[in-house]
Amino acid sequence: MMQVRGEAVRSCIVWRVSQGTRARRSDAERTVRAILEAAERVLSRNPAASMEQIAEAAGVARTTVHRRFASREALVEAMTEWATRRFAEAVDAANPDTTPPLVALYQVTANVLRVKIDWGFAMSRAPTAGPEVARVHAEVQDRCAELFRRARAAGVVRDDVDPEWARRVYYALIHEAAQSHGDPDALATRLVDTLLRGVGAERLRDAG
Amino acid sequence: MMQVRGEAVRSCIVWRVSQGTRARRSDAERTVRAILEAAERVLSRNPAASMEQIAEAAGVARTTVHRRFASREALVEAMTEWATRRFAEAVDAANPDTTPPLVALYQVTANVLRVKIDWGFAMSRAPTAGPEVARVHAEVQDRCAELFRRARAAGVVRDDVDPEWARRVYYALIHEAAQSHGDPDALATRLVDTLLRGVGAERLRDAG
DNA sequence: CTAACTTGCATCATTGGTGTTGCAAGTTCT
DNA sequence: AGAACTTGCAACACCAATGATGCAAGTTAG
Repeated sequence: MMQVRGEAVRSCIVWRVSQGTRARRSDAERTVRAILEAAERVLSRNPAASMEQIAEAAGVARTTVHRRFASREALVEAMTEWATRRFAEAVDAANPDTTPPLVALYQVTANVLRVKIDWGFAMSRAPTAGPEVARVHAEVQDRCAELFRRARAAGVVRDDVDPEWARRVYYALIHEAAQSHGDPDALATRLVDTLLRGVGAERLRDAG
Repeated sequence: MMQVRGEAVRSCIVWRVSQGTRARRSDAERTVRAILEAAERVLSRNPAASMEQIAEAAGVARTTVHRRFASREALVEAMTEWATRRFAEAVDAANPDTTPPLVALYQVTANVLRVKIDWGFAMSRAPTAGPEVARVHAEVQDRCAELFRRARAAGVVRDDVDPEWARRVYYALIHEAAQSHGDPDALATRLVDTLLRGVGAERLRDAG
């Protein structure tokens, strides 16, 4: 489940179409990475930024960006796929299906935060992205739903809470926490605490 | 506090520069409103939509849009100011400073949701907007902080919760709830419940 | 009714971003 | 070292969006 393909980003201009060709040189690989990271940095600040600005942030010429990515759309798609792969890895690494629900919740949260802090823009583009990205996100969403089911069964989550709403709140909190700069583990602790206990005092009925 | 100016949107092309001119005709006023509402509708779906698409959605010619708004930037600014005014009115109407904290929280939430459901895009542009918009949002944020302070004093919110984090969670939940289509009052009820109690069961220690 | 206002349409100018190409200079891999 | 690869640079074509203007036809308000 959740297979991770070993190749680089698919939306990047295709290489090694025939087996007889030499592999891509390592410096080119580094350039691709630099462009992807620069794109994330620049676009997260200004989604309408030009290829020129992205190239400048990556420390390469604009033409180089166009050599590696056929179009602006392809670049964004590549970013999204790259981030999605790291996202899937982050979820996998937490073993959310086999670990006790509460532990899994912490682990997944911390791991995902690590990715989302660095790839916030790319991940926000997921709903607009291609079928492969959509598939992975849908799969993660299913596992998330399953995790909440187990949490409910274990008495960690209340029975009267709509699972879909719980998931949306969880995603919203992750999105919010990812805006912070700080230790992902500490952020995850506070996040899960807020998700489960809220910010209110125990007895609310007497006030108000 | 929180004065609401009676004039139409400031970013709109200026009228009545000299006192001797006749007032803007009512049909023109309706056109401006139609454009603003169309812009919200179109841009919330696609932030990169063209003036052409906005004009089409508003049922007017593209040139008419340009007659009313000097530039695309001016149009977005006008939307933001318009939404910000409704936002401020929504907060004001809830009397968050004088009503008991818990009641105020419900009222503010429901009122703000009503505005945010219709003007989600425009409100999301607030951080990028001009000083007037920034001022209003800062003022609302202050009142929100004060509300949480009172809630804490009343024993509604726990003492160990960082007020700034509480506010951010509150905003995030409003943003999430505004994506829903449904009765704002029902949404507000669920939102406040989640904010204060979370989604977890009472006794968490034994599970996990 | 009439003057003033508003709009649609056709038209044009401008601009910023996108994408391409050829070539010289530099780098990597074998 | 030498072949293959990569990059920067300069130049070019292209296009979609923006913004402006004049005019005829329709609408509003007094």
